[in-house]
Amino acid sequence: MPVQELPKTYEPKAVEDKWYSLWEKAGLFHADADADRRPYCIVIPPPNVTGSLHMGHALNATLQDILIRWRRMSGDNTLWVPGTDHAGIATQNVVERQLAGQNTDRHQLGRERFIEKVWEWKKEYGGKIISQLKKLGASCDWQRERFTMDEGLSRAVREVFVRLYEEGLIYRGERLINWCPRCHTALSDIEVEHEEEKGKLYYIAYPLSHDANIRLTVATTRPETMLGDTAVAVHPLDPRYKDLIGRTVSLPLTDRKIPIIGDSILVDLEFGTGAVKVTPAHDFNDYEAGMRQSPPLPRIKMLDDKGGVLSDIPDVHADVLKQIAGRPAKKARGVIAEILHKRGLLIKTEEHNHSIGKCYRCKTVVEPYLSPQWFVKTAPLAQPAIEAVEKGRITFIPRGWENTYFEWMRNIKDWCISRQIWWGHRIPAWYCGRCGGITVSREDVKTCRACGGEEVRQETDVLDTWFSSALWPFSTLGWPEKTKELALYYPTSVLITAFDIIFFWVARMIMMGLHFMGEIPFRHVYIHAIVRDAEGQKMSKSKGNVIDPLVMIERYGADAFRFTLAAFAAQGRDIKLATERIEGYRNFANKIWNAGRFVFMNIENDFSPNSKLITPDSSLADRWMASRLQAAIKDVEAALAEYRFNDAASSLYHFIWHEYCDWYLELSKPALSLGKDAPGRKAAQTVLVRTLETFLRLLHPIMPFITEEIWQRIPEQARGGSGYIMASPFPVPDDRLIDYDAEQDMQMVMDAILAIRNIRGEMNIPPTQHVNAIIKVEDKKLAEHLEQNSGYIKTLARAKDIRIGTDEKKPHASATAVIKGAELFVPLEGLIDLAAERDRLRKEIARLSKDIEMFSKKLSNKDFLERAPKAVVEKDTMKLDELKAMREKLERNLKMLG
RNA sequence: GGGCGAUUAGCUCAGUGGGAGAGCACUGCCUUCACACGGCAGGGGUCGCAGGUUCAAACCCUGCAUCGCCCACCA
Repeated sequence: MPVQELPKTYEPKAVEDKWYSLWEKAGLFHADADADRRPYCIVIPPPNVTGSLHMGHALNATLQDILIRWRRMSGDNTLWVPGTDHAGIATQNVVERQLAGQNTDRHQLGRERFIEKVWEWKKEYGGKIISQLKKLGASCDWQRERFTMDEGLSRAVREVFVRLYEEGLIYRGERLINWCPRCHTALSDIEVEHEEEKGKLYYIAYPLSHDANIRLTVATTRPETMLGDTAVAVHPLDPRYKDLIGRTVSLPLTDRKIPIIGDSILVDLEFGTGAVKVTPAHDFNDYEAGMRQSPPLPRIKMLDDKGGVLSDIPDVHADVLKQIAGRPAKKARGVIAEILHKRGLLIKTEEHNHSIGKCYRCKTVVEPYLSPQWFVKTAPLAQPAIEAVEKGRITFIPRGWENTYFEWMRNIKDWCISRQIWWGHRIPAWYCGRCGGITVSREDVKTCRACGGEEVRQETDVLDTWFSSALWPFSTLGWPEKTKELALYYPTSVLITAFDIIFFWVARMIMMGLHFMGEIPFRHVYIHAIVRDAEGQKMSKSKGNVIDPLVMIERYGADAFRFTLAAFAAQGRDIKLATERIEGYRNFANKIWNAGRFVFMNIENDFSPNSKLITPDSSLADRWMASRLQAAIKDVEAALAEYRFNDAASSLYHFIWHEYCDWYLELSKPALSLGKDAPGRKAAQTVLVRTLETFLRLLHPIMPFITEEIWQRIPEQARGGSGYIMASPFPVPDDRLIDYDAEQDMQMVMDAILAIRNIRGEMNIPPTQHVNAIIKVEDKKLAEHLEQNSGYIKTLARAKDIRIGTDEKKPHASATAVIKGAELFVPLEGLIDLAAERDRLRKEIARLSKDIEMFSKKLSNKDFLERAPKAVVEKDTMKLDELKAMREKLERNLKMLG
């Protein structure tokens, strides 16, 4: 397309899909495990198959893609392993809802048929998030895409389970666990979210067995659970009650006599009445207290697995049971309170806030529930995992998260890994119907290992979803097979994730990786923020505040969206995303696009640049630009190496917009308008096109699409090849091009230009109106230098005539500016309103006086002069002199204006 | 109860001991031949509050306030 026909605004939609499919077809995402280059590997935190791309995924994937693209261009053998998680409970819930819509449920279908249904669902909808990642530009190796329930990973899961079992690190036992009555399954501790809720504290009288006139008052938030009480606890040192220890109370509404026990851990002397009802089957603290007694307290279950009151609780009066059997606990609470009230046993109630545990998947209130479950014994696994971080073999970025990690790991509890659902890795354990023995095996078994009996039935529970995710860094690379991928890419280079799954996932990967691979799973853990909306609210469908990444990509382009996320990555915890910000970076993309158009308009289609970026024909501006480019390369490289994504983004933004576009494109115009064969023109064209080409490569990791689109339009000779920018080398700074003299000289010219522009702006001189300028310089060398480059000043400051010399005089009625080593005058007569200018000067002088006073004070401080570093004192002294000089000049100015 | 983080311009946020910054928004001038998704210039801040350390504090220390998050068994 001829340059003239390139649209004036960049249109992302027209190019993004095109380049993505070309890259993919060219195999640029695929890693070659045989290649002999430094490996660099990231495994994606596998999104749930049920998920669709939200802001968190977008940020997460963008940061990974930036690193992967950067390392790939830098020559590493990069592998980014993608995949999805089967998300046990979440996925089962989704499919169950679907079934409900068809007026059926999983029990009608049966286990096998239901699992088939889930697989069908996965086949139809599970790929959604993958295609969305592609929209974002993610350069994952799709040929290596994995799923936590695919064949290889399932084998890894069984291998790990069996080995841990054989090592005694997995055990089965009846314990009090968190139970979601709605999902109908056990949950691990961290799958329970606690929320503060308003409730009531009920004071209930328990009559002593030997004398019903003496009543012990207990306080509870859950009076209904008294039906499962098997003791009342008091503090052993409590003078009010200590003599009662060993006696019994008659539990109201039942025929049960329960002991009064002493327990200093359970009972807080300050709280309530100092007497606590103990319900070991329905409360974690009570369970522990029960275990502390010898013999342990009996556990009486009073709720079923749906959270309803049992109809056959031992000892409970039939008339009471009749009123509450089968009703949910919360309903039963009111009924029991009412009955107690009628019988005069409810002393009082108080308002009371307490935290309630809820299922992290469905927000249903969880119940402590006594049931047989499988557990991982975590303490022996945690120890090496703690050491790996302590000794710095694994580093968290930012470092502060290591404390969070240590805190949890040092207090880790055994991990309940069994779930009473159907979708997931079924636990590879078989129970013998004859001898009751358990056979745990890698292969399905037909006979009991203990007695040889053939009545074996496999455990119906499946494993916690996070069990398989814990193996992700090595299972995706082929473990337990000894694959070349595993040998090459493990340990992976970095894990990019959000803080909310440090416990769920990061910690467990470290434990499993160390245990099964004998090596850390990743060297760095980069923890990024959680994305919230502009008000700082967590995005959720119910609040209607969800910003859909795909809508943003559609509206502003994937590049602008990615750049925004990179620019926001600095925040440790939260990102409050504002769409205006994305719009700003959409404008940035457009700016780049038009810089490209400008370059193409000013070079020939077959343009071939000078072999050296800088030649004797190069101008000051050329040398300045070449030098600044090296600085930009260094900045971006350093920022990426330290995961300072926002710094990389802002360096690029500033360099491209404010140095290349604002200054260099303007500075190059005079040279470009020289004759076709002028060497100065060719030199400028060379810098123009090669700087463009270089910063496109520098920007590619963050903005892959627009950089490829523009790069492909650069003449082949100027970009050194016909391939893809994605596969071209990342820029390397060339120290020989760093030219501090040029930077300093250019700064002088820029200062002069800025000074004149400033005067024009202040005086409201319209852009079409040319001005004259007189520059009085300190020495001849400066005069020469400025004279040589006065063309820049004329063009960029719209000056018609410039006089430069050591003995120039300030003309009557002119504005003054002070620049380093020179004074600059712009005659104002005939251009502006002189009276208004006088006012302005007076204001300016007042402001300067204030600053001067401040600096003088500082510089007359003896301590400061003695103890501050010399450079600081010098700098401040110079600053003060400058300020004073400026004030003097303004004062003279004012006089001259009359 | 323990811990972590935040508090800087109207908004969203960078900035960890020596000149208060960016983007957006705002004001003025300009459709000048890359770009009005633009150019040039400008206004705007007691860096949450109070102490302390220091020659020097947005930055270090102490306390407080407000907001947010995480962990924990207060019935």
